[in-house]
Amino acid sequence: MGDASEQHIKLAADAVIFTVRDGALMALLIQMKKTPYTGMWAAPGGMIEQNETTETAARRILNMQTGVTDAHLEQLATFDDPKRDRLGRVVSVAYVALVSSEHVELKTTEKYQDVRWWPVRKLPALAYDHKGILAVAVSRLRAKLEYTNVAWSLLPKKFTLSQLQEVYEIILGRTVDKRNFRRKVLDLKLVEPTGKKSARGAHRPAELFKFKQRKMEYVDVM
Amino acid sequence: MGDASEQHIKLAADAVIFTVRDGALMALLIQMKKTPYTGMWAAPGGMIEQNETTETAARRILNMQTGVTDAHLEQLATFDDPKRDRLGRVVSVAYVALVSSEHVELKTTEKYQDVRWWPVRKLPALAYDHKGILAVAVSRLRAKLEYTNVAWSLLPKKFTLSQLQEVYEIILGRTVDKRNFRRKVLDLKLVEPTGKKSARGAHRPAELFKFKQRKMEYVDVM
DNA sequence: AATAAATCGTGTCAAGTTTACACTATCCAC
DNA sequence: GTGGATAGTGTAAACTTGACACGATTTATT
Repeated sequence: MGDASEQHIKLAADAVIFTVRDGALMALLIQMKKTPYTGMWAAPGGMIEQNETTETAARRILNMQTGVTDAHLEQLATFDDPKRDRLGRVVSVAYVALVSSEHVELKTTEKYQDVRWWPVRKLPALAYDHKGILAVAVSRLRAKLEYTNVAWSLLPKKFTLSQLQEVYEIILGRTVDKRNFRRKVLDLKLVEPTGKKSARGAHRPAELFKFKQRKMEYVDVM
Repeated sequence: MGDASEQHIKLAADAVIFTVRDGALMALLIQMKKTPYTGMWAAPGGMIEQNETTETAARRILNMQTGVTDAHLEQLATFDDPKRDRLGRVVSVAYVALVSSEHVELKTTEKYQDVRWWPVRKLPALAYDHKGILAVAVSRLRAKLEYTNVAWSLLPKKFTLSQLQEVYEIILGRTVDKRNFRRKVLDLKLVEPTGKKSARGAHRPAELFKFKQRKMEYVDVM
């Protein structure tokens, strides 16, 4: 691989940032200013800088939009249809980031008209091929929830088992039996009690748990 | 995504081509002529051509090396460490191809010193970051064998259940119970009998089966 | 102080799935 | 027709999954 006719390709990174909030799986989208996409929504992204990897660029974008620095971030896929950007050949390496909806402060910049969480079941019209990218990202997230422990990245450090169950129900799009769910999660030793209680609302307080591992592992959850 | 300081990035595709042969999982590697990698081995790859997608490039490379046109091919991941190629910034989108060892004719070209199947457990020294790419490819293949029907792509159209079992044993690196394996594969309705017999060697001939689907599906095989 | 409203936390049984395990059948070579 | 090689087949025990309901604890209301 070395010779090559001149290529006029630019390399970008896009970040599909997910959270769970208000009972729905949400993706962070920005509303664009630039023509020819003015007013359309898209996953945040940008060209990579000199000597920067796409992963570093994705982290930079994530941090710029949310202030989050330590989220779970993984490469999703690379999208390289020559016509995906009307302005020229831009190849995008897409990443998926999972953040806890607590502690996220959406940051609007000069660059965009608006920044918002959108429920993935009711997305607006998207620029580029981002509809496809989002679709791939959602199905990857669903799959990973079933066979890994990534759910920790969508929750605060301490959480109740009901909150964890809710994350699963929302993303998988089906209800889950409470007793079976708790048995599974506890038997797998994914989580451990912190000894503290939640105490929110006029009802019995729930025990707060934390994940033993805040690093992704392959585990047959569901 | 539109403005951007000048990037000097070239885009390449690499193909990790697997087959099962002589009782081992094998990867097709080429031996390089070009400095500074002369004599080293690598997965075949190349720069993408004008208006070509990386997937098309991967198919072109696969066909060039093996003559195969209809193999299972899927995107693996993108490798973009700025130092992965000593000669400049080359970002590579890696693909995994699975071929049946029958009907493959290795084609050596001017471009390379040699082309060979190498057992993945005894790889030679590899150029670039291809050691890492191969490692990711092998683990992806192992995972996919367990939860999809991709095994068809490693076998000829007609095969015996023992051959299918051998593919699983070789790739997963463990033995599998014959009766349980056959029950699983038949219950899942992955394969159906063709009515023909194999008749090779001094022993009872085996029934030949074919896959119902020669398209990847998610199925809990093992 | 009693009651209502809300969510937490817990066990069992049946059904289904997975694992372990061994012998007869069929073909070819001699 | 005997020996060597691989094909093909069933069952029982262990384990996992799925279905299912009610008392416990807290706060707000009266």
